[in-house]
Amino acid sequence: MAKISRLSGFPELLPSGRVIEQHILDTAREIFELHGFLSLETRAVEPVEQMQRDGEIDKEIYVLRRLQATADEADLGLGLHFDLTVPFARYVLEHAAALEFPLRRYQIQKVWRGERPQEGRFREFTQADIDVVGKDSLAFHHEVEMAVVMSSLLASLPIPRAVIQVNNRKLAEGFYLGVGATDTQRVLRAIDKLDKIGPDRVRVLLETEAGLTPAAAAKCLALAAISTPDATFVDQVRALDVRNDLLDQGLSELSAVVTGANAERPGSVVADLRIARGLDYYTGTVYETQLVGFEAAGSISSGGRYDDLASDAKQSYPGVGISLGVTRLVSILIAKGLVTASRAVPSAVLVAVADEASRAASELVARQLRRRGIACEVAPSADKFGKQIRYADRRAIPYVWFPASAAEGTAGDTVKDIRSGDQVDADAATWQPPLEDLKPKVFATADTSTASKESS
RNA sequence: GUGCUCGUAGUUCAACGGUAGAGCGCAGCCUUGUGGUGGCUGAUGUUGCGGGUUCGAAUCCCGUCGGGCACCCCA
Repeated sequence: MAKISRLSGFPELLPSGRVIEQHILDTAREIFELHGFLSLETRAVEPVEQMQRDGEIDKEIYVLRRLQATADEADLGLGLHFDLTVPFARYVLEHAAALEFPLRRYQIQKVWRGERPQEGRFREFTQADIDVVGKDSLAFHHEVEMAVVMSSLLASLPIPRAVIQVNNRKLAEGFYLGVGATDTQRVLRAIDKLDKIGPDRVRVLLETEAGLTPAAAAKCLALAAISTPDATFVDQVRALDVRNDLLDQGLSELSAVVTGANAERPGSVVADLRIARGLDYYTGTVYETQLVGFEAAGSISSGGRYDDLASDAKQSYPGVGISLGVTRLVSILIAKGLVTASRAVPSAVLVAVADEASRAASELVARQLRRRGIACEVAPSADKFGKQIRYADRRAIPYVWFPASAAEGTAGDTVKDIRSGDQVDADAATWQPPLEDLKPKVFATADTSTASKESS
């Protein structure tokens, strides 16, 4: 396990890890904006009752309280938000008059959940959400779009292949109703445990807690076993011989998402009828995402369609969204050694200092480089050049700049590529490093098949 | 919140109840103002914390705090 936290569940990255995280954040912003999503941020704090959409999640909310609160203000009724979707729904309702619909927004913020942390699960973590919210109605094609945008983002990152698994609440609920279930939420929660406890124990749950007949339970398990990379799941579901209008609607929606998304981004999406999602406000398409080869780490991106999350008496704002678990993804990449950063500092150049008397000359070089967008720093002390080179080497700064020195008798400046050892004459007004050296590069570690061995 | 497990140098880990050590890293020197490899030398610990048993505790016991894992739930 990578050592990334001292306070359990509140991760703090080392500089090399932060470079990786920042690359993901930058890429997310770029891809989201490329698809026309505007940026929003909501406050970190929400009224607790606003967030209580799901009974199970209540106990995970961190409550806000002043240290020296008096008795009458002891309970402010405020808590740190545990996701970005619910606060966004609140924001939409509050500012609806000033917003244009359909509203396409992305939101990258920290969220807090009071769970017991373990690998890939934190108490403080960053989510990168996109949502599209309509007024009164929201066109179905946005449910395809969410998968396409997220797939596009994941494909832009130096990470193992990711597959978005899609299911549909209407399909599942319609099917459950069709086999005689009365509490579809119970069935859903039982099915959600398939990965964890296996079909046999799920069958018991279905028959006892959800009250299904053995035949109905068997059909629900058969449904959950269906997974296809295309729309052929429809025939497999039909073969189970369950009739229900909601089911039919779900089938056509899910096949539209799978075929639509895969038409744009082949292989990005699979229909997986086992995907349930715990949150109960989803009403249509639901998404989960696994990193191929690292399925045990859990979903790195999830979301779904919701119709009633942002609604008041007069108006409803149905939406669909998907969220990238940035912190989880980064923790997997670091723990498994899947991604490497070329350097942890922004500097492309270290400007050496011959002696303290000539520091100004080195600062001038740095200014000239910075004026042209070349990140650089000046050596902290006028040590022997060997030490200054080592300073750069330790930080993987690729170039060391030696200003002309009267003491040395050198006529002009030189710059040394400390990886190759090549040292050439250079002019701070014109010298340019290769593009790939300008900024820290984040790239997939070459041999990812052996990387998993370094996981601990 | 429940259960299990682990806490020794910066780090990874040793040490039967009997003097706290090694690798890596770090610092210095060989190296003459240009590093990396190599050689030599050196520094660093309230053994998480508090109590108990014992002639003697890193080691055994109790408590506590912290880490990890599983349950729960989820990005």
